[in-house]
Amino acid sequence: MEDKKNDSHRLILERRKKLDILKESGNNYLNNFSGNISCREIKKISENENENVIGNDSKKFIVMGRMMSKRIMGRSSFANIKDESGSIQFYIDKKIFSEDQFNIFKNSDIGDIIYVEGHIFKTKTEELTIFASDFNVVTKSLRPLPEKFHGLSDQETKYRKRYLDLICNKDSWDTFNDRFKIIKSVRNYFDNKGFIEVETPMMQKIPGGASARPFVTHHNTLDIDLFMRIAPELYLKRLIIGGFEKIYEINRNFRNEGVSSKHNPEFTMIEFYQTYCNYNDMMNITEDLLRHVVNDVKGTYLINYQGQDLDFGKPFKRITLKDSILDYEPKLSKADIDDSEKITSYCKKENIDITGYSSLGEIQFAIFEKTVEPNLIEPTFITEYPIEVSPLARVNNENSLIADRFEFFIMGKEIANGFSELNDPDDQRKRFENQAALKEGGDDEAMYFDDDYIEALEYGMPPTAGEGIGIDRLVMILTDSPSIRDVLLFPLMR
RNA sequence: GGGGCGUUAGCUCAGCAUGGUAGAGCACCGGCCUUUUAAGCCGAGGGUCAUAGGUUCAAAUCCUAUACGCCCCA
Repeated sequence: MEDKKNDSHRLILERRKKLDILKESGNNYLNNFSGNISCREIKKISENENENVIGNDSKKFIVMGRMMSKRIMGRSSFANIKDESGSIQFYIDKKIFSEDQFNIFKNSDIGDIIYVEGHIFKTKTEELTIFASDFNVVTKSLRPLPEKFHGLSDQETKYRKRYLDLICNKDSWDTFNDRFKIIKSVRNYFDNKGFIEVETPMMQKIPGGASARPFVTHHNTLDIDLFMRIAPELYLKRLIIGGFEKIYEINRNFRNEGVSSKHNPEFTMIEFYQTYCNYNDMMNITEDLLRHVVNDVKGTYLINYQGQDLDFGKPFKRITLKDSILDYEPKLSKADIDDSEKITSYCKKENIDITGYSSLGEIQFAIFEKTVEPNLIEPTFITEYPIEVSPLARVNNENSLIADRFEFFIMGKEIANGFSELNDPDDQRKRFENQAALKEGGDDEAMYFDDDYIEALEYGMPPTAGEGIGIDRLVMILTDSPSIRDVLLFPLMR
């Protein structure tokens, strides 16, 4: 840390000297300038012939932004200014500047926040350029930016100093721009369908709604431990009991688990619930929603992710969990899958870890995760999940071993999970008891028993279906990002 | 948890197999330059080679450990 400061000392000192010069003339950290147009708007206006701005020195513009390049050639100088909308070149003619004015430009550095005033012209090479009649440095940049051509490419620095990544790398800028467009598009979709956006607690006394290890925190004056939520699910369903019929929440969840290119301890999910619906309706909504978002943000249904073409225009595949295993594992027959001896020995042979799993459903799910999940490339719904791995989902009417539930995959990544909600309080109580027993047995991802939630269910929850969609993973797919860290502005770093 | 790769100037990277006084481009500083755009030309400065040990007459380079990161596997 100390060394790093010394290394750049010389470059920083150089810039500090220039800041001192600005200060002497009263020009330090100015706050009385503002622009009257963006770089993009200048280009747009210039294309409109009726505006007659090119070469018209009576039409002056003021642009504020960061200086990104500088080319001094004796009397003539060119430089670029960048704002949120884009960048534009400006030209400075030493002869029309006073000596003081020109010195300010000469002493300016790439990275400085500047003010440029002037009219528009085109250079020999037809580049739209501001002919500067005035220039000032409003905020001195004391540290040199990464190199202009290669930019910032060190992954670690990109994640730790995202502001530099955003300044230097257009791709990163576009990715985050897309991220926020995607979230807005998702919101619009649900708002337009009459859903209400709600908020539920981030800090919970009993963490619920998912199988995961929570983070623990502490409230000082109450002197109680609280958990950061792993899911909002149980609170959202309390709201359904309270009378809301269509709700959604887009917010952060926190799971105390490993960090990888698919996992960050805090991540963003949307959960949505609609009464008098079942899991089939949720699949239809998912398909419609994703088609809407993809087209809204990308302007097409065809996406390429890491070299793989994905078509969101086609109907999404729907297949049961057992059938998917048969599809991808020729070594297992239909009869084998329901034969606990046969699949147990299969798991041993294939190195699938099933320690602690006692039920057929858990083992089937483990096989699915290992042999099928990575192969689900095109958007695919998997249905008919074992009841044992679905403690909050309604049991199927025809088959008490499976839940009215689905998960949704793209490129081998789990994107969404939805089901008809379990609204039978007695059944839910049994499921919680099973989970609590697993927890006793050492499964620290098993759910806590939530008595208060059972009580809420006892007042009667209308038949409801709900779903959660992992926003970060969806953004990864739509922005062609290989790592979740590429779609989180500030991913967790050690 | 296991394996592989990486860490050299502010940034992007060479140098390391075969040990012998630390390199380039950009940026920065000085000079020249009236339409440049990775501007150009001339000159100058800039380094605890991630950290700590070890081997050696001699280590950026070989060995060991640690830290941080990236990828793959569980």
